Amino acid sequence: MYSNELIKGTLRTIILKLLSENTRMYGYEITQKVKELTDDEIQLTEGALYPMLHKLEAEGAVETEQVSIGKRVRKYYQLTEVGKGEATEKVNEFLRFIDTMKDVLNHKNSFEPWLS
Amino acid sequence: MYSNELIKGTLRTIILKLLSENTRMYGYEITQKVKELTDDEIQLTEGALYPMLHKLEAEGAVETEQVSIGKRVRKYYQLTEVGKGEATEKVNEFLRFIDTMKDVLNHKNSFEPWLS
DNA sequence: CGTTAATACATAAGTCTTCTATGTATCTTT
DNA sequence: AAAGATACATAGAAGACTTATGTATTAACG
Repeated sequence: MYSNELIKGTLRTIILKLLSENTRMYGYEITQKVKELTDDEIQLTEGALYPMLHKLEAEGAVETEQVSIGKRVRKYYQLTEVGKGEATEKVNEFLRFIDTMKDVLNHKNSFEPWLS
Repeated sequence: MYSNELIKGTLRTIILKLLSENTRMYGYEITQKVKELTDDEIQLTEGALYPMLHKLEAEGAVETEQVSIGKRVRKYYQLTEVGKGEATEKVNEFLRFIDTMKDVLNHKNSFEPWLS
């Protein structure tokens, strides 16, 4: 697992990306898919996930559909057209961001032997 | 510029990395270096930077030295041995993290034509 | 058959990080 | 002379996430 602060700010991007690859997903399914894709290194907490899903719905990025599975109700989320646009945007922004960060983290600052 | 939430959680890593490449740096210099390295795409705010520098000092990751430049006092920061260790750790963790994120963001989920 | 683990949703309170705004002061450029 | 850059600092507010808690169903295990 990564330290928490690293994952911050990526939740929305992760959700939008997964929903853009699947016609519809429900909350718990998203947590499991992320666990699987990241080999248990990123585990979304429910306290973060559900509020974000509700927020995306309020913003009109996703639409929901409730499906009864036996006596349980499962809430499926799928992207709206707006959400699809945002998904592409967010993913591209993040990929650009990691390139920028690599410029910082891989950069060897000028070697200045005359200073030592 | 990137949306703010993306940059969150990277401040500590950025500072530690820059300090690991330079024997010493002062706050304002760090902001300028980051601007330069990222082609203005990441601009550290002072309200985040200075508290973080003070925190790193309190934790013993950096030591400070005040230098008078004319009538102005400039505060230089440099890594302690502890800080050097943390710098390496944090940078490696972040590089690993972006590989993990790529697994999520570049992943094509299984194509399931039988569902449509 | 009863308990534990997994599935599945949800929210409230608290924490931590960062942003915005503000303040002070010096130095440089126009 | 004024504006912009250099250089530090902190307080209050905002926002995202964590931890904790709650409810309920279903599956698995001993």
